[in-house]
Amino acid sequence: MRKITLKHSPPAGLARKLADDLNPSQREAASAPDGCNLILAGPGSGKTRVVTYRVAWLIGRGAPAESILLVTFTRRAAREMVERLGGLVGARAGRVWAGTFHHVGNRLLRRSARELGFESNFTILDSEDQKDLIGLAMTDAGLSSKDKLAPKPAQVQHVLSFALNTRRTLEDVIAETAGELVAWTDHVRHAAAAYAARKQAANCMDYDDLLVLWLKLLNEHPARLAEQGKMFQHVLVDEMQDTNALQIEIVEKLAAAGSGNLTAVGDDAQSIYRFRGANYDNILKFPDRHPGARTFKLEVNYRSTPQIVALTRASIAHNHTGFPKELVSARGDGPKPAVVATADVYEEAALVCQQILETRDRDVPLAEMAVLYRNHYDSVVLQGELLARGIPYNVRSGVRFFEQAHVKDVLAFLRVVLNPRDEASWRRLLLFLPGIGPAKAGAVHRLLAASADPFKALASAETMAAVPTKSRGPFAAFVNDINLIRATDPEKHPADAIQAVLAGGYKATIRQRYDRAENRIKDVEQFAVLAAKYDSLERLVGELMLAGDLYGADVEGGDEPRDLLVLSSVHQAKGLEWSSVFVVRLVDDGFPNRRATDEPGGEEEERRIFYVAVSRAKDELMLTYPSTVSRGFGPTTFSTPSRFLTEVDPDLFERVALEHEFESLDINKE
DNA sequence: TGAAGATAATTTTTT
DNA sequence: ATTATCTTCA
Repeated sequence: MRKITLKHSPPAGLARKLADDLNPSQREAASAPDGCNLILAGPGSGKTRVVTYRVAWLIGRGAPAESILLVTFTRRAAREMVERLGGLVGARAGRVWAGTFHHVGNRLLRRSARELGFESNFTILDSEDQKDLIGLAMTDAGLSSKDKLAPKPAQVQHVLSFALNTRRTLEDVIAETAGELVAWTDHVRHAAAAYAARKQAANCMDYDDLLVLWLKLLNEHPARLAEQGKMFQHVLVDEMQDTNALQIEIVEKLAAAGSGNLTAVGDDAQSIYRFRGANYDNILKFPDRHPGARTFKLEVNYRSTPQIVALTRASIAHNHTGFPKELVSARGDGPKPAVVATADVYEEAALVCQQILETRDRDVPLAEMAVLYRNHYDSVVLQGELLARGIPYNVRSGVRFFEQAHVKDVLAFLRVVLNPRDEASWRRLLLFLPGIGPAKAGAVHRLLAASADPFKALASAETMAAVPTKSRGPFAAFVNDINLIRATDPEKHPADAIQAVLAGGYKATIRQRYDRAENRIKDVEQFAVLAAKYDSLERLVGELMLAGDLYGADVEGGDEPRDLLVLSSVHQAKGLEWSSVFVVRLVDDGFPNRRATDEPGGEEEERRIFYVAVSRAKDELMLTYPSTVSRGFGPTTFSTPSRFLTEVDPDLFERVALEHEFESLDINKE
């Protein structure tokens, strides 16, 4: 038989970029041969660049883009890498499977939901929905919420999730992390079973399910394992230090079932998600688990000045675990990190604001500055001061966009339309109606769940009979609203569906139940604008539930991007960099966090968080702490400067003393 | 019995 | 500022 060979040429200019844009150790890592590879990348060492170029290199060698699985830690990181990849390989970049574990799990599970007892239109529960359903499941399992000694839903939620993510037994986890629950272990196990049953009945998955069920699919359905192994010829995992037992089992299983190509990238010193089950050993022991794995180290820091790098090195040297590294700055000298003590949190806020304004006067845009803190509430005083001074900012911690009550309400409307079995969402909506509380909402939902066509059941006389007389008018209006939303062809036009929600009774609900009602209505309108970019409601809702890095101001309206100061928890700042960084509230018990230092290994974890914080700065770094702190309603007490400041050589800092100057008050002027 | 309103208590980090 | 808990009312 005659043969014709189709020739494929690598993307234009790729070879040159691979040669020119990378330093020798980056190039070696990016072009590592097949098999298992570990890339240890210190902060600012061009990790994102190496990962993107490695993917480009694989494509350049002939791997189809869709055969590459690139698991990142946040959606933002995935977007950034795909965008940069686009510059190297063009449109092919979009075909790479890039996303978080949860995203990829979500996409894959949609195809195989049936095999796991779910429908493909399952909805995703956020942790608040999860907590509500666990509360109901606990009642199913005979754990009365009236019993004061009984565990609380939040606690049960935590142990269940932690056990799943660490692949340990419930007994183990309870014994180790929640001693007070030991006597309740059997009850908790029953509640877990009841919770699983409720999720299945409601056709809902929680965050953990997206991983647990993915792994279950691989373990119990050999055809799927073979299929996915073949599908993903190259598996790359970014931020390996923050993966947990469940996640690493998934990728190792995939790689083993396929071609065995697994590249792990990360920095053990930046492992900061232990509370979520992340296991530091996944990166530390990678070479042991994969004999023959090659290890690459990227130790040149292109981000920060030598003065900032010196501090990061000195700090992390107090940790006794981790790979030894020699981080070196490739940049010219800058100022030493400054340390300032203030009288209290208000003076700290004033200082930071004044410094920010002075830095802006030196032509540094606000968006090139960030204030980082350990705990979200450490930002509230500062926010007040920023507002008072008219400094625009974006907060990247605390309540996410889709977790705000009014956005969740709108999502509940959309989710109900998408998946009429979604119990959590029905309950949320029904509780808005006057005269309907938890009990009546449960009764109505039971009627819907029992019906083959929940929408028909909703409008039935039988359901109306379950509603108290005085609620019948509002209930009929609600049913009408739902029908109007359904009539917009919501699956294809999500924005229209949101407009339909606003056109119905929901606006009145906002005004009646929430403060700042008009702001919230604007938010919802903005949500509709965001939704207009989607041509599938299922995708919109799915992605939103997994958009952990989306905050209020990110959604804020469209003209041109505004120059905003960034306020962020250290955790949310991972992977980012700014010219000028302020780390505030550096007091013992705050940063390091008290609860963390009480646990074994907690101090080292907190020190890694500090390491992440200071290594975000490119040029200037200011570290501040208030000398007195008042805790909530408690008394004001003297605070101890963070051990992370006092344990390192003071020569690495510039100590700054605060002076006060009062502008003369001339009452004759003005 | 269940809903609604008033009062008191409490914050680690997040997919 | 939000959420659990207690009290009152239908």
